[in-house]
Amino acid sequence: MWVRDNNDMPGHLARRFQQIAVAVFHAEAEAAGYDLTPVQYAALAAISANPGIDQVTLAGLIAYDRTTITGVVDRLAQKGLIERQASSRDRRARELTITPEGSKTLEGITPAVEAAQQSMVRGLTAEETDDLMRLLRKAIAAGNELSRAPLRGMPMENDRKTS
Amino acid sequence: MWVRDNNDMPGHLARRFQQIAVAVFHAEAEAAGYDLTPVQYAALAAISANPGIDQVTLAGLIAYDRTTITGVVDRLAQKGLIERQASSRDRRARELTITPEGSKTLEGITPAVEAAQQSMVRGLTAEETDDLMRLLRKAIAAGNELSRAPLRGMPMENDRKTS
DNA sequence: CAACGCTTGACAGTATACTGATAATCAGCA
DNA sequence: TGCTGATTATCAGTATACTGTCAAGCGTTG
Repeated sequence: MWVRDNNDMPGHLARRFQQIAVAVFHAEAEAAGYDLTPVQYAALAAISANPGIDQVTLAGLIAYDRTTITGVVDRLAQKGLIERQASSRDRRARELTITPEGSKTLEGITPAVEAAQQSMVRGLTAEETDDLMRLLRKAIAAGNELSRAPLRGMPMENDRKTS
Repeated sequence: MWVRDNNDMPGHLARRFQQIAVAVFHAEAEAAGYDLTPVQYAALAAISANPGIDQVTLAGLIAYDRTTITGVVDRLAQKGLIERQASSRDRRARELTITPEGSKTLEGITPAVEAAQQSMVRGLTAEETDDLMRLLRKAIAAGNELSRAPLRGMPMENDRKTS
């Protein structure tokens, strides 16, 4: 029976590339003296850029599942990097804000994150890296709605007030 | 503080693309009436192509961690798709073989797997898909040793005997 | 042969991801 | 106002992945 070789399967290559990306991130972060996962870093950065954001909106910004974000936020809060407090406007929602220590961590780990992004494409030229990112963005855009955790932009401020 | 946009981060794009790839696989497999994960499929196919393979070699063939493969093999065996029996030559090793039902499943699910591979790059032309796979292969080759579960080829038969 | 290092498989513990369900709450509408 | 449907956060359960550790078995070497 004929089967496509693993190396011709986009799915296998996707898994493999992600596997390496995570390993590289961990290595760089640890070398810099930080104990943050790639997932936690993305969440922390998004909270820093959007103070008071609720969990569902945060999940949409970085394309996490809403059940996954619960654990990620838990761990960030436990490390003292963020704070979670009930919203006054909507008692269901928790407003997330970064703490001073969170800001310090975010700033300190940024060079390591940058190094990781470059390390995971070490085999490619700058031009090839641009091509790869362009193709990935295009494929992802076409498949965005296929996963349970699609990427969502920030809702317009006007929408919140008006609607 | 400046931070790279998510869409410029290879790591974020890698995670996102893999997320979509897994979702597409599940959707196609379920639509075809099968309950196999992408990881289980790859393991089953590799066992089918290499009867009597041990778990460590199998893990190397598909780039899984050796602790991850334990659970995958457990679930495949529990579903009756493979068999695990002690090796006569090396009592540490378990020889893995596919069962008739496993072969039937593998054959039956193949069209769905093929459909999934095409669906996850639905936004790209055939040429772009080739480019994407080429770039991924190149990046992966350069980073292969960076993860705990690098890809390993089958050991040469001669090596086993001679060594 | 006996001691050593290495390999194979497995386990505990942690961290994503997802499915499906639920309580609490909100918002629109009869 | 009271009902209904949607939304927010959470939980239970399953499946990757990885860290670190361990017992059993293998092979080489002194």
